Amino acid sequence: MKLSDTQKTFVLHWGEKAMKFGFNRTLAQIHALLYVSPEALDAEEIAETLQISRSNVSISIRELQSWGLITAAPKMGDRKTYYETLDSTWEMFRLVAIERQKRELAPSISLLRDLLLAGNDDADPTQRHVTRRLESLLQLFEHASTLSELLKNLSVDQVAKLLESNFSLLEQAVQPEEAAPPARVLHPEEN
Amino acid sequence: MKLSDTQKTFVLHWGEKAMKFGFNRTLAQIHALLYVSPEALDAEEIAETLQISRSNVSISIRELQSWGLITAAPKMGDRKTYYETLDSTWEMFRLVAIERQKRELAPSISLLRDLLLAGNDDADPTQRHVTRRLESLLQLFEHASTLSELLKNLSVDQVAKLLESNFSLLEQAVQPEEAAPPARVLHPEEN
DNA sequence: CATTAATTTCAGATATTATTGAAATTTCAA
DNA sequence: TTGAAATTTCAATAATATCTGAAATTAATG
Repeated sequence: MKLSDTQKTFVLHWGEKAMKFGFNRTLAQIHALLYVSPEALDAEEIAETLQISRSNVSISIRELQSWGLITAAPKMGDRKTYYETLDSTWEMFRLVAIERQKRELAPSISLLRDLLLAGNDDADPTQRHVTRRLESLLQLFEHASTLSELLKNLSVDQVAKLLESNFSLLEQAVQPEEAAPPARVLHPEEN
Repeated sequence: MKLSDTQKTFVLHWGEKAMKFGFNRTLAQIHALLYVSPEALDAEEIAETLQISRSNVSISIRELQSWGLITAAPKMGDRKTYYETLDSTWEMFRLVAIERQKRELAPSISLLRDLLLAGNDDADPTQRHVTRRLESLLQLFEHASTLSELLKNLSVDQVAKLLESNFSLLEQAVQPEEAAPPARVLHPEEN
């Protein structure tokens, strides 16, 4: 596939950006390529376009699928598997957030709980300090986990609505003493 | 500094966890060490405790300071610089979020805007597709940026309030048709 | 079935990133 | 000032993560 300058720049940028957040560069480039491609692509074409090995594509595709970020899109009368991304950026964000909660946050919460259960020597002042700080961290993580849980049950439309309201509700929430503006009317629509 | 098992486990875990989010392992271990240390530590002691070189500590400390995650805590009659972390996990989170917006999100937004300005060839259907998708991504990023801007102006107490409300306001916001529960009373308390 | 296309696996090679040690620089007490 | 302590710099090295090619496996076709 011949990429336009815009496509090329975006694919490279997305690869670099994803790295900063702990993703593999090639993985992200594949995702970006599929995102800016009007058609679903097969593994061979991905490899050629990005100039990477076929095996790298195979591994990366599996990983992307494990995040739910790409899906196989079979074509009639074609043995090859074609892949495409989600269209909705909100859904993409939601998937990553939920998956990170499952893969990273939950294990940390579990570990912190274990550590706090094991170390309850009230006599040792250092231990008391450690306990206090780990409790504080656990609390933050549990809040994040709650947020993720909430996200899990939010439809794309609902997330969109929240985003489009520019979080004015949050602003209200933390500035309760100001004269309350009229309640924003939300238009829930099913998808 | 001799670490307890709890401290040791936490420091190692924090290092691994941070890596998954694009941070350097040692950087995070230093941060974790300071977080569970009852006293501010000097660079030499950090190096010994974590068994890493003095120069590595120096580099990592500078980076941690650039995020605002640790501060120098000078001691009277001592030439060495001692370092300590923030106590508030919320403040830590806020700093990281704001810094990431500045370092990662803003440049991406800028790039996407440039790409969208440059590529406005309505005749080319591929270009139209790319434009549509990049616009959608830009929108998401701009929302995230707005959220970060909001966060910038939120005090630790306000963030705490939001977190402690378990985001019930968000839940209300996206489910307006249910009978509204009585407004949650927030208890702002100093620590 | 046998054949070929498509995909996956994985040990070894490569590239990237992190770390070190030695030297340079800075800081500060005397 | 001076010099010793503390810190930083950076080129060389080590550790880590990523990628590849060849071989194995799986799936589809006639």
